[in-house]
Amino acid sequence: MRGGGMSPAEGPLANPRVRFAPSPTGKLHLGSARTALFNWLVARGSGGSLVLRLEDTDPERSSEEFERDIIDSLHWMGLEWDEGPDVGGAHGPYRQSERSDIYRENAERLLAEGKAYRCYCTPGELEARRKSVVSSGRAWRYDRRCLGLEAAERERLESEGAPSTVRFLVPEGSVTVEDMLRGEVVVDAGEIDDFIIVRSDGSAGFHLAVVVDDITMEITHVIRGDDHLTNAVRHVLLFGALGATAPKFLHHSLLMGPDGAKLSKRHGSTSVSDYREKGYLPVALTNYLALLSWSPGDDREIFTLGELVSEFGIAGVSASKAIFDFDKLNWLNRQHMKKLSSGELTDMVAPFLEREGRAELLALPREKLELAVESVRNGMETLTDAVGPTDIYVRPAGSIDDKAGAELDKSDVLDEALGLCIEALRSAGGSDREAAEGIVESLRAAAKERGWGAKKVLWPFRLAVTGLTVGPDLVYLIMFWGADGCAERIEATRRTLEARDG
RNA sequence: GGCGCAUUCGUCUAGCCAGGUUCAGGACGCCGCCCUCUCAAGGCGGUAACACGGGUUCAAAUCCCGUAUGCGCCA
Repeated sequence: MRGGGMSPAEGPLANPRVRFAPSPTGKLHLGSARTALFNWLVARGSGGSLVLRLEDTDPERSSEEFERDIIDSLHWMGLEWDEGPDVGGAHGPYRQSERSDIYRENAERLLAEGKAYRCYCTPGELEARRKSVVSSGRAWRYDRRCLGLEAAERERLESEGAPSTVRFLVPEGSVTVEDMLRGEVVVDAGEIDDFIIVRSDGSAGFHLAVVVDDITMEITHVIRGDDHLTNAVRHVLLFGALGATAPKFLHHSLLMGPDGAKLSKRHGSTSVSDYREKGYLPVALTNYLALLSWSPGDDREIFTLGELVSEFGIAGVSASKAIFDFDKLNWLNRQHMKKLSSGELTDMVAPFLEREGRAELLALPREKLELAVESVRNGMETLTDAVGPTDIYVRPAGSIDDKAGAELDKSDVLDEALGLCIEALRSAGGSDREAAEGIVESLRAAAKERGWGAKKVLWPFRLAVTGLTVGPDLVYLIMFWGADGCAERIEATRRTLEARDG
């Protein structure tokens, strides 16, 4: 591990309760997915619990559609939780929109104990005062004008129905955030102004809601993005004011785009569901997300979700930023696809064939379909990559594309070469691997006998059987169509050529 | 602007906490070679980094201080 948090207290966590708290204001973002993964790994790796909490206090931007996407995406990744809006639990409700009473009670308690106060300053007044302070070259912090309000003045404002917010009275002294990654982060409370904990419409502010939720949900470890590190200072203050012990924190680094800026839409696809649709394996995505900012300490890089659970540890987490590298994700996806059997791969590819309207392929007998998919697998980076290349198997016999036609014309021994191919195919027959390999070998031998390179025969073979210049290994072509089928296709190509020439 | 966090190859990182075994290891990418019926895959090899400046020490990527840069939060 690098950085300032060189030696924070380590050791296994004892039955931690952690939470993942997304706002359903968009599809599950890769950065959020990484946070969810970290929380899940910590919970599953130490016998703890994971709580899913939806921070849906912004009705304008929150939607059920996004809530659905978040839950579906998490499930797709293989993550589940012990408590949440969909599964219930003893600490609910798990939607912030359903918890306003709890926030109100806590705000009133802080008010009653003098740890918070009502503020009647309007946004316009605040802005004017802020401007004048800033223009005089000083740092603006709320000036506590309403803290010293006379009782009579307050009553007048109340009776006039003046809208008010509730501000937290930040105490003097220094505040310490215990971060498992960065060590102790100490900040002078004087740097923090009396932040708003209840908005003028009566709804809870972000800080109050988070802290009240974390207390009532008995969260022991808060694992979230670095962007909340300075917010944690406010949270520690609030935990104290509410008579609770602050949880341990872990603020992991943020996910950046290739240009170093926070990963966003302009870098391309940023939601988990986008990657799902592009044909990435969930295990590759979780593996990659874990690898950004985490290392097992040795050279291993390929991990299944289960392996991550047993290997993951806070000690292996890095504190510095992580740039999302699409190339490496692609590579990892390839590595995980390699581990799949033909059957498993075919099962995963099938939905994409369906989505792209490849009915003819899907109508193939299962073993043919598997063979088709197997034959193109090493050219695949994602599941969708099976779609185009497998079309070769439903091309009508005798059709020749321009490039293939030009290549056939280049051969000075075309007729003889194709004759050899047909002869070898007809005499050998069969369609299993052994037969197919035998045919290819015999053609190599035949070429050699004539003092030719193998290419003189095998290249026309490919061109004539498929009508294309690129495609799977010849052995697969023979296995798919069978030796006789290939012979027929070559004959069909010959007829096409004759018709064309004349 | 104030405060906070971060800083090892282009990218992700190992090494740093317990300074010497490292003119810094792995992976992706890129380049080359091999293999080869095509495209790939695969094998082999190569490219490339301790942000900068001080200090401590016999010795610093590793400890301390400062600067710079990036990012974040508050406004």
